[in-house]
Amino acid sequence: MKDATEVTKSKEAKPAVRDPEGVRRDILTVAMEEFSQNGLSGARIDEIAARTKTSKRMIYYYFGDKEGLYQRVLEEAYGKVRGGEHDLELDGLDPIAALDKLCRFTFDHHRANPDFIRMVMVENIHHGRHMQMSKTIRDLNQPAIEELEKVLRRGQAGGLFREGLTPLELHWQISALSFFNVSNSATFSLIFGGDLFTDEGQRRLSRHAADMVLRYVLRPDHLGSIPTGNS
Amino acid sequence: MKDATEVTKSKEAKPAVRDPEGVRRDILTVAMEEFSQNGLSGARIDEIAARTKTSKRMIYYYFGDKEGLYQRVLEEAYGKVRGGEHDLELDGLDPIAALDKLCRFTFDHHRANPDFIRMVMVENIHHGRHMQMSKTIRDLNQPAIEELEKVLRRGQAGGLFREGLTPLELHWQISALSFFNVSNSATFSLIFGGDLFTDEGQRRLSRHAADMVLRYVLRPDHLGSIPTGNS
DNA sequence: TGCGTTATGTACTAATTGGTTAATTATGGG
DNA sequence: CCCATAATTAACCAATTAGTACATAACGCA
Repeated sequence: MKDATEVTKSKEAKPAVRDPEGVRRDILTVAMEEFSQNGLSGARIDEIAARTKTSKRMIYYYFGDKEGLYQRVLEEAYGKVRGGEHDLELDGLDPIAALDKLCRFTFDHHRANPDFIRMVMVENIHHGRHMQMSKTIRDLNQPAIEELEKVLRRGQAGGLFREGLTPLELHWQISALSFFNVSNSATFSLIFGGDLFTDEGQRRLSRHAADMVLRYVLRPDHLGSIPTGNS
Repeated sequence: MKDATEVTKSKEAKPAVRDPEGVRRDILTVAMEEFSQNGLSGARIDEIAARTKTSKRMIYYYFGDKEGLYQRVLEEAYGKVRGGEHDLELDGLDPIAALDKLCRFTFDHHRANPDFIRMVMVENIHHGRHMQMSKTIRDLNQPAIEELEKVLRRGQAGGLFREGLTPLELHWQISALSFFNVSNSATFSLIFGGDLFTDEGQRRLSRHAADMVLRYVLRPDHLGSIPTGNS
């Protein structure tokens, strides 16, 4: 059972006896789990080291100190969930369908990446102190706004969407619904029961979140065009 | 400057030389700041003790251990923000105005209590592990749902609101918008700039959040009745 | 006024934990 | 084949930090 996960047999790329990049990735992967699970101060370097194929010394060799590792993990987290929006090819869809698709994608994508969500939660607890420098992260989120802006413009040009809407605020709203769903599921379900977090409940929430955004955006005379959600 | 905050002069209730309840409250207050600022594992008992008028020994005397203190602080946080909804006297308003008021209240209330928000964030990082027992917390949130349910029923009875809406889901949506606004302000403003978090930006968000909920709830033929928001 | 109980101050400890020192081995270029 | 450099190992350390032992002082009640 233990040998099943060994990479010994792979001779395709790495010599196995020394594999710096593999070690780096190994550390990052384990560290992401540890940090997202326990926070910055809750995470234990020894624990990370133990669950790695390598040793504690290597962590410091590659990442300097705990904060350095945390920062790289944070960047990694943002990087892992980037893009996606662009692959949706929203341009091919009518604005309503496009916005609907974008909302559902965002909702589901957040849901599929709880580790990322937790890293962002942790970082917010720290007032975003470790993000101030990394320009990388800033750049990664720009596409989301741009896609949204294009859809919005098209919808407004076609007389479907209301005027006076801004992409940033809309992104904020979509993010709020999608993020909260994951970030607060523990306390929310403890207080109100877990009905909203079953598969069926989540499907409903996803549909209704998109529904909410569309009803917010659409001109009243086009409310009839809202997708049913059973697609 | 230091004497200004002393309670020495008050002879109304407590003897000042020994004041168990005051000491308890002092500890809880400081601990709330420390925990909400640094999380459970990031918080330092010594730091809490130092910023208290009393000593570390007292913390253990009254709260047993770190987790015990954290748990009491968490309960305290929920208790401090409870109620409120009931004082809004929504029954006296028409359903649309009532829902609008409830949304804005929730939004502003969250915004006014960042320490509470942060405690909930921290607790979610810990998967709500420390909340499982305290029935108190569960009870505190029931009123919010009940108020919402009453408004919803009235709106539906009057043919203003759509059918098929549930109070719980609506509460989830309102909470999501209100909570995210505070919880993620650090990372969000670092990525997208602080425009949404100026006084003016927050007024707009509050208005638009309520707007969003109303547009979601209202039957299309009543969308004209949405409050302007300049009340 | 005496006395059990509650509250508090001082000093200490045991364990955890982030980080390091120094020696060793592989690697790849000349 | 040699050697500078990158990668890795193993043992070690100093500081932090949650938690305690013990003595003692105030309280309130009889």
